[in-house]
Amino acid sequence: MDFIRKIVEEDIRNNKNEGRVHTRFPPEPNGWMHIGHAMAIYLSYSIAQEYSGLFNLRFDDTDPSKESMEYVEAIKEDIQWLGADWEDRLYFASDYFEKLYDFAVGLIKAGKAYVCDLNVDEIREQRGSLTEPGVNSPFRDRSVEENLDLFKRMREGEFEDGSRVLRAKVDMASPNLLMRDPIMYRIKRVSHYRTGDDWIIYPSYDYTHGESDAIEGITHSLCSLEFETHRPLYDWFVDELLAIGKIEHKPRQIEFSRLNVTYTITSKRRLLELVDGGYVSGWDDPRMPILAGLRNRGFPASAIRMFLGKVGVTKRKKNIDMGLLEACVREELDRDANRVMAVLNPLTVILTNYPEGQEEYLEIPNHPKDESRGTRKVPFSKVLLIERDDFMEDPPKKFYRLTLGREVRLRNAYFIKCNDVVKDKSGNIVEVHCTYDPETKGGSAPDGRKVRATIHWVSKSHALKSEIRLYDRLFTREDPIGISDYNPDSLTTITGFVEPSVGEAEPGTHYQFERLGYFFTNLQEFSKDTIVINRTITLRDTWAKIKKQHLSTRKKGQRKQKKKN
RNA sequence: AGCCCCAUAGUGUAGUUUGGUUUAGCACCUCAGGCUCUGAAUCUGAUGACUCCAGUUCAAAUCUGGAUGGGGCUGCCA
Repeated sequence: MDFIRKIVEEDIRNNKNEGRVHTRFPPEPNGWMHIGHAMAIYLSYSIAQEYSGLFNLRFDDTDPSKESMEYVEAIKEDIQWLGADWEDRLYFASDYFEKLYDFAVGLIKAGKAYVCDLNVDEIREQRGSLTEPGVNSPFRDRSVEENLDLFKRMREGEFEDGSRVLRAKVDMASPNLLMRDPIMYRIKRVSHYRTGDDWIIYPSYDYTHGESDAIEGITHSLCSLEFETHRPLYDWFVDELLAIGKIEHKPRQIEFSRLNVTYTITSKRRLLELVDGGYVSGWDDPRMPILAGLRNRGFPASAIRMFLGKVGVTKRKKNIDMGLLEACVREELDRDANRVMAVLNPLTVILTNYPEGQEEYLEIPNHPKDESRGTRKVPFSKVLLIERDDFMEDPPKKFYRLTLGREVRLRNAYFIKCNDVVKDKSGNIVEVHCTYDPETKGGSAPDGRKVRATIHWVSKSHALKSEIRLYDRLFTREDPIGISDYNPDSLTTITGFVEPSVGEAEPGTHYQFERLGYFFTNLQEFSKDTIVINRTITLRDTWAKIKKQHLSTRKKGQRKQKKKN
């Protein structure tokens, strides 16, 4: 059990908050949710679930300059997709503006806040530094009446943007810079996407966040480590407001470390460069570490949840293997994806002893480990397509697949034996001629003879031509900086041939293309007539490893040879 | 430089609160092998860690102090 759950359990045991558990996720609607946010969302949601508590979604929309309703809708969709449910508790900090204003007035009356006429630069100068204390603002000791009057006039629009702010009167000598009379309100003549032009002063994050939590009765306010230094300020506001009776509940902020994944960046600025530079099709490109991107790629939400569960919750800096996320995706899809056959890089196979013009429909199980998923009919005929990689004229030692004179199995069909290779003028193999053994229908020989390999196939005349988008990792480096580490091979679009049953699928269907990987019918572009399919992820490929090892040992051998010479 | 946070195999994490029951557990990765109508899945096995120093104690990954290493903090962003 992680440290946050331990705190929650102890609070329940002590009957703190009357034993209630209430969490929230507080995004600012100014950008796309990424895999890191998924952790925050799912942690808060699942803790509420586990302890029979409640989970709120609250948009922290206190800076109108970059927020919009489009982001609100997109974020809601992402959270829903992830499986976190806020039920009817959708809130906006902007709904609390009037209340927050009233709280601020209370703080002024209590002598805990003042209007400061210093400009941005002056405030920065007077804040001091990491080692030196700040100096008090000359406006720090204004009378309550003057502060009240000025604050009211700030709201009414009497002053220019940036000319005055409301500050909390905390401690200009605090070693925590955030406690040096932080800004509570600034004047900003910008229309808000929800409150329009009702306000020209907007509350800051530090002032808004804990108060919104208190208003909603949040018990455990979970956030990432960068807010750790904000906690004393969070507590200060809550305590002062508690003292003057403006609120009656004290939430507790707890910080955990952010999620970083190898081969990935979540920096908005750097991701934007990829979008702007046309390296990806948009923020929701299937290669992006953005939730909408992962969804388009075909990563199941359940895999992301599993991943999050395995990663855990601590305060240590994390750097998690992309391989772990990929392993989760494979695990979920292995269980959930129906199997079909598709050929991505075709080579024509002619069954010389199969009757011309004949076709038959083979009944093939949709999932080898799950009979309840039923079967489908797959057409078989004289002319087939197999994967070009599955035939080698001059095979290396451990290559078990088709080659001249060798017998292999066509998956769920017949044994075939290769007798002949047909080449064009430049020596490229254009087709291979095989004979099939009618006795081996279904895939096994009555005489008990074995084959070493099984390869997949489609019937050439029945197969559906389709656009296949082969996605790979966005970056070439484990710790990418940005555009300079862009993987040019992260997307390859090819024409592939899929068995006819795929044409009947809905957009957003997961498949395993046997021996190739997990694929996903494109959510936006797939239809019966234009088949567009994303490769979500390849299968684990031990053969590729063997090949690599061979290559490297051969190179080493060559080097040794050279040395001898 | 001041303040705050963190420290277990390649990676992530359990164990630390309440010291012994741990030859430090699990997962991913890696390697070897078994099985196989997917070179997939699955199964078996292997390699591999308590940052350091000092103290307390019969006993320290666990408690104390210090050091070292890593991270955060000087927006009228969140």
